[in-house]
Amino acid sequence: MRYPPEHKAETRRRILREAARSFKSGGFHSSSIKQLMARAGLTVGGFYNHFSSKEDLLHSVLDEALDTSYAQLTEGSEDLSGAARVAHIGRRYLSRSHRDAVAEGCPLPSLLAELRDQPRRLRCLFDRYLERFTTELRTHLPERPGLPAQDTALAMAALSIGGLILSRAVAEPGLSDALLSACKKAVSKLAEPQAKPSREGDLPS
Amino acid sequence: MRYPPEHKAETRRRILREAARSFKSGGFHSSSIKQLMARAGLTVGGFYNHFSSKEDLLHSVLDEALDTSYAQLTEGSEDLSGAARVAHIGRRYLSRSHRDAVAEGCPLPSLLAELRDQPRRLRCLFDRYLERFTTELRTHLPERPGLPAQDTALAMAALSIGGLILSRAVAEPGLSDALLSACKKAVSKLAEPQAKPSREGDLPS
DNA sequence: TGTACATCAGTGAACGCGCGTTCACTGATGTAC
DNA sequence: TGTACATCAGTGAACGCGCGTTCACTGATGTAC
Repeated sequence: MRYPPEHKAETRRRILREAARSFKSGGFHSSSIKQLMARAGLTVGGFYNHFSSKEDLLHSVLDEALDTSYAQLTEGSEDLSGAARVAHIGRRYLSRSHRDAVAEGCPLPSLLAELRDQPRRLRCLFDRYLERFTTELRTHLPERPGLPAQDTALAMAALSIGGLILSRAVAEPGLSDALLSACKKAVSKLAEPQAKPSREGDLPS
Repeated sequence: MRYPPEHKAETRRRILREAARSFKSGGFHSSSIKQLMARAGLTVGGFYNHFSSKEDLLHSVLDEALDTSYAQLTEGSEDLSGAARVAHIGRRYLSRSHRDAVAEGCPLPSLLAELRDQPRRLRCLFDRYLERFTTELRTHLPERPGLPAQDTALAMAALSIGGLILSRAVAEPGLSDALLSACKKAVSKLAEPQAKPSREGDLPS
């Protein structure tokens, strides 16, 4: 069955899509190639026509999913800037729909802890993503004494990813919602223009 | 070999200790009972004298490790209160030594993502821990309009756990250190007494 | 004090199972003539 | 236009392996007499 030239590429895309869903849903180790190939309408053996190993698949999935997730994240905030833009991104990431759509959203909450034990090559992907994210975000964040915009951006990444992980792990729906809401407020607090402790005696600039 | 009555309890403690180390190092799914029993100086079969299943072990490990971690976390901050206490706890949690001592520290960065797929009984353990943590912490946090102390406490949990996960996943040591440092600053920022945006026109209370 | 016995923590082989990967094979298609 | 052939995406059985769990067994110890 020699298919037209674009056929293989389309199959690869289908495998990638199902792999991303599977990795996001159950993590890397708990996902099986056989199952994810079946979900893509294929059998195990064919997998190695497209990827050299399960790890190779993870690399491709991460590479693509981070791009996709980044695009989804910033979508609709093009016209905003400053604190409004940051708050918009935070609201999107820490939304209940993102929390509930485990298989569709950002791959990091599910994969980050497992990334720790992956080869350097894979972790570098995340480094680059994080640097891209903070570089973009910092231009919309205030420079504060003791808390530069770059640091605020890094902390916001930790706060958002951590918040999503926590909200998914918790058993009580009310606590889960409270976590999301609290993290969103904290994101806004960190993004708000120059503020100062009222007891320090500084004057507003 | 009928041992003295305290012998079994001591063996159980040894298994729990090695299980905690193993779960923290490699996560739940990637840890094997055979290996962790070997590290405790025992063989597989004996495991079921102490625990009814691997999941039962996870329950016991989490229950104990959360207590231990909480004690370690707050240790040394008894004499502090308010922002100083909160910052002290954050500095401890987000320290480089905690990041590097994967097998010894808080179990949450390694296990939280996997907790999502565990039975409710297990996730409730985390709920209770989180509630205990925030209840304790909120008494040392400022009440702010739009950001109650309880919300700040929840956000700080997300920020701290997320920050540790990120700092462990990243490939570049410099970026990892920058993450820890940024999150510590953000914790302090969130903990600092009543501050207000300078452009809102509010007066200090 | 000495001996027979019951207990039960711990052993290690065996169970069925699913994993990642390999490989000989299939057969629909594009190409060469 | 018709036919023989090469290609190669996809198949599915087989590989060795490690998993969680079970179970018949061992043997050091405390207890009963």
